[in-house]
Amino acid sequence: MAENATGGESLLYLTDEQLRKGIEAMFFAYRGFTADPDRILEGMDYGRAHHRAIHFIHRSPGTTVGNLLAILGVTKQSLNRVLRTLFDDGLVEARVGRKDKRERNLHLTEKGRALERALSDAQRARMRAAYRQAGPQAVQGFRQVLEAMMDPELRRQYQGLKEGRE
Amino acid sequence: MAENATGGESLLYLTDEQLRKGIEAMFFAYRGFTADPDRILEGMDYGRAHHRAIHFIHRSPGTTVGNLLAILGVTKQSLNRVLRTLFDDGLVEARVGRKDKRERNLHLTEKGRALERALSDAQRARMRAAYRQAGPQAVQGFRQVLEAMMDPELRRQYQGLKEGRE
DNA sequence: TTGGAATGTCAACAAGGCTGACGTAAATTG
DNA sequence: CAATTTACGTCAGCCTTGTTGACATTCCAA
Repeated sequence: MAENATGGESLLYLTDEQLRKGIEAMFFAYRGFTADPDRILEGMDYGRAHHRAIHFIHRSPGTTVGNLLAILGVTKQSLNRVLRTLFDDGLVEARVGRKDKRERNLHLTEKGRALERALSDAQRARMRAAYRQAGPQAVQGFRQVLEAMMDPELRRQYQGLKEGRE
Repeated sequence: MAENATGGESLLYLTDEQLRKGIEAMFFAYRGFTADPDRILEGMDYGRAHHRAIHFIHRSPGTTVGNLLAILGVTKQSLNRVLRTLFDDGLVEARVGRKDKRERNLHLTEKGRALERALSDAQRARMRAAYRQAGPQAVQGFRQVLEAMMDPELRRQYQGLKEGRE
């Protein structure tokens, strides 16, 4: 692999070794990424699945079950089990769709918002520390690489949400 | 939050909104990150847990069970279930430790290496495409942010491995 | 009015985590 | 040398969160 001089810009960052480091970085970082919410959830009757549901309902209030299914990429049976406990515990409420009455528009209750806040405060705190430490340039690169790593359909989901409410 | 002029360098990248985007980027990107190996594994009797074991055994040939436990962060019962199937299927072999006979040194067999190659080729291909698309600057930032996001102990694991065999 | 869409639900199952308890061989230490 | 600790394996049982398949309800739309 003698590609050191491919025009001027080094391609050393594309070696298998560098890629392997990137892979392991993703692995270890994701553990950190989920660690704080996991700690909060443990003990309560909830898990990561509940966190995800709560996050995206908070993110797009009034979203439908079908929407959530598309974003989370699980079966409706699986999601339903989670949603049911959230209804029962009064964290989420479902209002019958105004336009299409088959749909349920999902909203967090005050209690749900409280938990959401606790979870996302913890997760953001870690993210903020990492961002601050790495600096704005690095953050931009971080986002670029992650975006390029997504499946095209997921990227659309992400970008659809991305400009949500700035 | 009127912090636009905090000395000159903008802190806009630390807003809750930007952090939320980073969080969702991690979520969606991780799905992409695991998608290709998952596809290969499905159908075989293996899952993501087997992939992780295979990856780190390949990464550090001769590593011990205890080492693997520390890196993967699971219980020995859980790891053992996975290792047992890998032994039985002849993908991994355990040699009694030369120095300390209580330890088992884990190695991939030829068959194990073949699967490892298939899995990591797929994962690296996606990583390579993302890296190439984002460029070396972005990759550097990507790695910086991920590293800052890890738990300190995990970061040590990562860095310990990082310079492994350059 | 009829087909398809959006949703809920029951049942059964699998992967992959977990805890607790126990066993065995080998190293270490008093 | 005896006692303890370490490294590992294993049995049993539990939980979360994913899956498939089947079926019911409600309601929109052609």
